[in-house]
Amino acid sequence: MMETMCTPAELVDAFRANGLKITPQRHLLFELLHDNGEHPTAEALFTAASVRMPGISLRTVYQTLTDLSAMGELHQLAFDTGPAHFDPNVTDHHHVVCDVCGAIQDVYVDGTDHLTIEGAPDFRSDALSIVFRGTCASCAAT
Amino acid sequence: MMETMCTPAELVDAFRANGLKITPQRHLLFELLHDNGEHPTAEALFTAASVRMPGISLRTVYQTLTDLSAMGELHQLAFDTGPAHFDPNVTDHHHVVCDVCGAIQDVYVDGTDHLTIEGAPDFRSDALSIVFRGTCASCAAT
DNA sequence: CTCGTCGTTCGCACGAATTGTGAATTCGCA
DNA sequence: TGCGAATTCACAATTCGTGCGAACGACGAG
Repeated sequence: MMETMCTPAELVDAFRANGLKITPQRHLLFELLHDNGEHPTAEALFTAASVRMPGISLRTVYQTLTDLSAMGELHQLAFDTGPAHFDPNVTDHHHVVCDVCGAIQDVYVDGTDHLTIEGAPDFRSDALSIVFRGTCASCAAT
Repeated sequence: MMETMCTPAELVDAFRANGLKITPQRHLLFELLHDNGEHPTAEALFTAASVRMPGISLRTVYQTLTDLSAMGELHQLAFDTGPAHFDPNVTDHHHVVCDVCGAIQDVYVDGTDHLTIEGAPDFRSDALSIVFRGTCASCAAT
């Protein structure tokens, strides 16, 4: 299985490399994000973090998520209105979103190299994000 | 040139068909949206509407945009944090977003039929949205 | 190990974007 | 024209996120 999420140790190194310090709060968040495919919101991470570290501030969660985003170790996702979702998977991938239950899932998409754009001459595309909306397997089963 | 935006007259019919009334405020917004490729925010539409109808309420703009979205005559776009953008083009298309100037442009994409999804078995995809991020022609020219 | 220096935490207040509420108004059918 | 239901709009509330600053704590130098 491909390694997709940064390990806490790697994030520690990345923070140190940027002159940032390692605090227990940050380390806890690194652990909560590691191999986390749930695309949590800041609130969700705050709730999870509060279990193991009561008193941690929502402000600190936002701060750390912002720092991780700034150094490219985390992607911030805005599918619609509502809170942002955070994705520790920084490999080249895309998302499916279930319109019924709202679940977000990482997917790998083949064929993107053959997409052709009509209507924006001379636009230099650096990145591509694809979102599939529909119904997930478990919601379709009901 | 393909007709991509609903005409005010069509929107009037759509509203009537749904039991909604036609007010001067709504009619003005229909006109402002017709053939509008600027992907305006609610605030931008409010500003534009205020020129021709001083006193119109931002609340009414939101209300009308929500109604249009609900009946599928308008798409609501959330590219990142910040205000939602509204797209009166309801044909099957996608978007390019310039990271420099923030401009949003409609594009038509070929090859989407050949995309294959790995990682979400049995997900039934109803809709697809693709966003290309990069640099637009005019920003690249600087 | 101790110290001093920044970076960090976190409560609070603020800000932006959007929605709830309800009284006054107005559309549109009869 | 008149009635009833939909609409407008000001105001307040909500949601999500950020600015600020005092107290705290990580960590390299000595």
